[in-house]
Amino acid sequence: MNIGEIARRAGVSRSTVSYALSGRRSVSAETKQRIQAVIDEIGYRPNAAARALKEGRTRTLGLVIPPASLRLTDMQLGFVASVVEAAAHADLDVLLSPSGGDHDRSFERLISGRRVDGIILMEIRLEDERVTRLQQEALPFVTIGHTAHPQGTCWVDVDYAELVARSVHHLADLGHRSIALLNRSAELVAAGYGPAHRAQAGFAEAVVLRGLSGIELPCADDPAAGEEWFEQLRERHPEVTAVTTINEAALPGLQRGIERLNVAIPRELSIAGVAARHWAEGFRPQLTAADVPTLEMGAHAVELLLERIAAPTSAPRHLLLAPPISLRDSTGPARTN
Amino acid sequence: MNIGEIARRAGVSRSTVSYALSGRRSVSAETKQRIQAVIDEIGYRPNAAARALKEGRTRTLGLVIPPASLRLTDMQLGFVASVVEAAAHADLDVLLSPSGGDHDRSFERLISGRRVDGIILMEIRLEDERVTRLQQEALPFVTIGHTAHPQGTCWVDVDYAELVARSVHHLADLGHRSIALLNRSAELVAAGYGPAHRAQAGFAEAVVLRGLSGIELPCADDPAAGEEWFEQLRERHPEVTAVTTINEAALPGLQRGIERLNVAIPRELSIAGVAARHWAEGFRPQLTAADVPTLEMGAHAVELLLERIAAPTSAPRHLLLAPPISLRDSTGPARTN
DNA sequence: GACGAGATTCGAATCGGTTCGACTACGTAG
DNA sequence: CTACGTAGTCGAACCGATTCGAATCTCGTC
Repeated sequence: MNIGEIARRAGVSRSTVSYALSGRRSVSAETKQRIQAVIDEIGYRPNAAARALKEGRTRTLGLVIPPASLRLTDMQLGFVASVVEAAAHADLDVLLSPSGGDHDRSFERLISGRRVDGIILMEIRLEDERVTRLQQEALPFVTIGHTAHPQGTCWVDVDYAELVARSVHHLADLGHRSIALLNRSAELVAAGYGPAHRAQAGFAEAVVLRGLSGIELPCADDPAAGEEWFEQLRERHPEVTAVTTINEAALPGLQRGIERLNVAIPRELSIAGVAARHWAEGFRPQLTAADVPTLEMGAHAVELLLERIAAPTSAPRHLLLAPPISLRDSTGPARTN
Repeated sequence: MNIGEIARRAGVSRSTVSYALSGRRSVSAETKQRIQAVIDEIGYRPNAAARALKEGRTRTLGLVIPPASLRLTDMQLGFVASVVEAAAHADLDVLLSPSGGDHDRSFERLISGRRVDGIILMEIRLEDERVTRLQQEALPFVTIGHTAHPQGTCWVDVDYAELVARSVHHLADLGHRSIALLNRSAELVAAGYGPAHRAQAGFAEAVVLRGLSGIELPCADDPAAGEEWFEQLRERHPEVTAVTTINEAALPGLQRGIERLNVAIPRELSIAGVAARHWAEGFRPQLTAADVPTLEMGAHAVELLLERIAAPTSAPRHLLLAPPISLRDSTGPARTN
């Protein structure tokens, strides 16, 4: 079942088999055919480890995901799926590594054991020591999300600041004067999670620019928290006529809260946000939102990584995506008290 | 950065370094310490490909997931996460392979390139050619779910037939005489998807046993379909006083339908089911359901696979899990018209 | 004082591929 | 007719680890 066996059965040397397969040197049509026949018969495929050892590359990408204990969000899942698919399309395999703790054996194995040709990092923090680690190891990598100082790194991200700002402008255009931001959890904000911070910043800036009154309230990433968040909002800030959200996981709870308190959307309250299309369309009424293109992002990340692997010293590229806001049914003119 | 370099700097031979690391032969304390110092200084870790080549094992498991294009359900995601975590715990890496379509280059690479020591297969069909393929390749594997003829294979599964039957009995005990089964999608049933078939079978048997009137209606795996399903149920089968479901993804839609038609749970209608705890507790009122232990299942699958790798010829074991039904707030006595 | 056991170390072979240099045969240009 | 380029093939070296056999040295024992 190894290349020597193929060579023996085809009556040629091992190198000839190798050349017949790779095409790096010419092999006579007759010989090539004989070799192919033997291969088809036995169902031979070159041993990946041996090839990796000699070639110095593994044809494998590493994907660093948040640890399983934390529930992955729908969006994160979308990334994983799209990265795996894009990699498969380029005939590459994907090695998963849960990480997020500090000194991950799995993460270390991946990089210093040379198990992968490059790495895609998810869930980047504003300050992230894994990025530093990868830079010193000189292993090509791309991050989904970016650090506070992303110069010199490759990354793909959603421009949360811009998207939240746009949704604020959209709401302001509709006459809303008092808007609430349903942000991600307080823990994430405290841990320096980029999207939460940038949403905050974009919100604050747009609110000031339009002379609005804006309040920002974090909310844990789950339905129950979303429901509670909404109750508190209605109780403490009855003047708010519009909500903008980046917290997908809280949406079902928000929905429940709305129904329980019998608030009419968008007549009494408008809602805009940033969410995967899947979530936006699942909301009732359908959510006016910037649709996060998770599938494309994974594909872009793989594309950037392949570039980087091919030319490790090239100028690092990045992509900051700001998909347009899809107008659906959850936003309308502000109620005129 | 290879073992030769370590040996040179420590002034010993390469084999001594290897023995110092593996402990398979004794090495003097002094030498061991010197070698360790060099290793710590350079941050050396053995090259995974070289080790795999020589040892004949890769310390990697393959996880075959449904293709990314199909959205993974929350439960499937739970498996992936738990498998990765359990593998990491055993110092193993996990290679992902999307499969299920026909053009599975990725799947073939995995098995005939000897990239993994064993494979975990998700989303098994009653007749599944991948199982056959793995058997002929003599590669250890464990399936999550089982085929129609699971003799001789290792698997972990949820006993849908039993769980659905139990929920029917529970509802019958509460006086319900007319029960509907909210099954998975018609496509899955047609494609020979085990859980859907077994739920059907368990339902039918229990209904007959208790002399009930039971109707089984498939439903696509998404919220919108769940909502529509509920409307049709109320319209066409107003006599139904209880629903049992195995379709997690339809739950949010079911919830919306219930609220829209203003049906009181459990006063007017009882609902029981099989669902991850996360979903059951997210339902309003909280769902009486058998909690599918996704995290444990992944761990069990890895455990079985490791056994199988260690002793490929041992008698294949399997686990059929039937977690107890957690009584929550969605079931109550049948309404007495 | 020789001998066997065990500790410690080294050199060489091996895993299964890829690739370089060399060799043969055959045309073709000069 | 000679020189040379090229297609086709082979043998050997190499990638970076593990592991076997053998060599050396140190003791304790008879």
